[in-house]
Amino acid sequence: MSWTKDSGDSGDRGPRGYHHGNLRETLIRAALDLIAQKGPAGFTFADAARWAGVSPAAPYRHFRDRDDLLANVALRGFEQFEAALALAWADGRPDPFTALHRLGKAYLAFAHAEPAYYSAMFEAGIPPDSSPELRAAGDRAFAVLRSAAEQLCAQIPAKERPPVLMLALHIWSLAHGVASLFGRGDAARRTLPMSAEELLEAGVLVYLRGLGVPAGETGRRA
Amino acid sequence: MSWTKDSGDSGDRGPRGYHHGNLRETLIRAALDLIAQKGPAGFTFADAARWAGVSPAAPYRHFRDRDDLLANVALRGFEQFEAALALAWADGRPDPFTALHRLGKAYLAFAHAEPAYYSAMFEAGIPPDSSPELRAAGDRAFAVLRSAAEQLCAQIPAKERPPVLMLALHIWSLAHGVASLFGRGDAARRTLPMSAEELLEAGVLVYLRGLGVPAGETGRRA
DNA sequence: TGTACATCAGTGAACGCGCGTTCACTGATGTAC
DNA sequence: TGTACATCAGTGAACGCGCGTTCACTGATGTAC
Repeated sequence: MSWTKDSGDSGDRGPRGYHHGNLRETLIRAALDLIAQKGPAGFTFADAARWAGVSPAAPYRHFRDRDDLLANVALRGFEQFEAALALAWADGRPDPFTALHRLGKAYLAFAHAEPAYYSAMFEAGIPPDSSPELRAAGDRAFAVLRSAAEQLCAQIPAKERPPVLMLALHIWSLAHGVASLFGRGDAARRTLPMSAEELLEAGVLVYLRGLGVPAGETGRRA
Repeated sequence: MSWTKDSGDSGDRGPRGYHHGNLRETLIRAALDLIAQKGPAGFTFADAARWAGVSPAAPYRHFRDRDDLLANVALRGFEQFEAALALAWADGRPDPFTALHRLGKAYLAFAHAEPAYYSAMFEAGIPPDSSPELRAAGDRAFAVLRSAAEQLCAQIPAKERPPVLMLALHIWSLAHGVASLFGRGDAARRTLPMSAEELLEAGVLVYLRGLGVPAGETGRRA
């Protein structure tokens, strides 16, 4: 059967006969693929069905409508994003600065490698609290940044210590700004005389210095 | 004539008779209005015509297609953005710090007051160099940030002075990050325990301190 | 182990709708003389 | 100042198309006994 065909990565469409067996998954992949090709606006419910090799009515067994599908793509995106960030942060080992460095790179790598996820998460116009699950998944991803901010804060003498939340939001904003202006993997990327990674890395270093984070430890990455 | 009028948003459709007289303008306003309501994906060429009170064929006299119209909206957006930023920056008077403070507020104010422009400019998926005019307009807007960065750099002792471009890009990234995550005027905004202005302001201050900008002058805004 | 039945996850045909686009047209405006 | 003509900027009808959605249906799977 033809839906075995492949997008480069799966085998997860291995159905036999009448039942697809994994249509929900496949539709999410379809949406990703189509978003990557044409932007979040550029795919339709019918498109996704066609991509999955299934009748146009089939998706309704799994998603209420196009927005529901999109929201699920975003949800999935946040989960993967969280996993990638958590892996990179690794609880701040061996030290918070090395770990933060990895975290920043992981942030940009995700935006670059998965522009479809990234734009579903942040640019498709899905309100972050359109569903509790979506909101929760977004919060969990942010929690990784927040716990990084906590450990960083702990390096700063108590009396000069800034609010953790503020630090986390600044890092998120900077990373998001760099990612969405210069780091995306699609045509809307602006070009630069340096890499997005370098830009973000340098920005974070300056910012941390401004915060009074002991400079010594960060030296080795200069 | 009534269509001369601007953003208050209604009286500008006052054609008399057969010729509309200002259809190009009106279609751009229509697009803005519709984007504001339903996002950049949520409007159609026919919609815009209807909004303008004109037959569905009329827009073709002014724009090749929907994307052409969108690109013109973005172009217009960059022009207004540049004007707003330049006004706020005011050549760095009375001093670069005060002016930078105003610049940041103006950036966010624009994103908040004109989410439709902002998303056409940065999120609609129009490649920045889809036309030379668009690219040029974007560059002119960025030039304001860049000249702010220049004056800021001049405050720093020559031997520690960072590259101007880098400084400008950091400020842009941070501002864009804050604006698009927390500062937009529509439903996709994430809520915060502080204002977007405060967040950006604080971030820029920390960043400048990290750069070694003489701290004294910035004190009065703390 | 076999059979009956409920449920799940698809089909495929059909529909109404609005979109993008084209066409020949026409009313209004500007310009030459 | 008046008239003829060219050009501009709209009309409105028409078209083919693909989308979203619904419906009664049916093949496959799981479960009770």
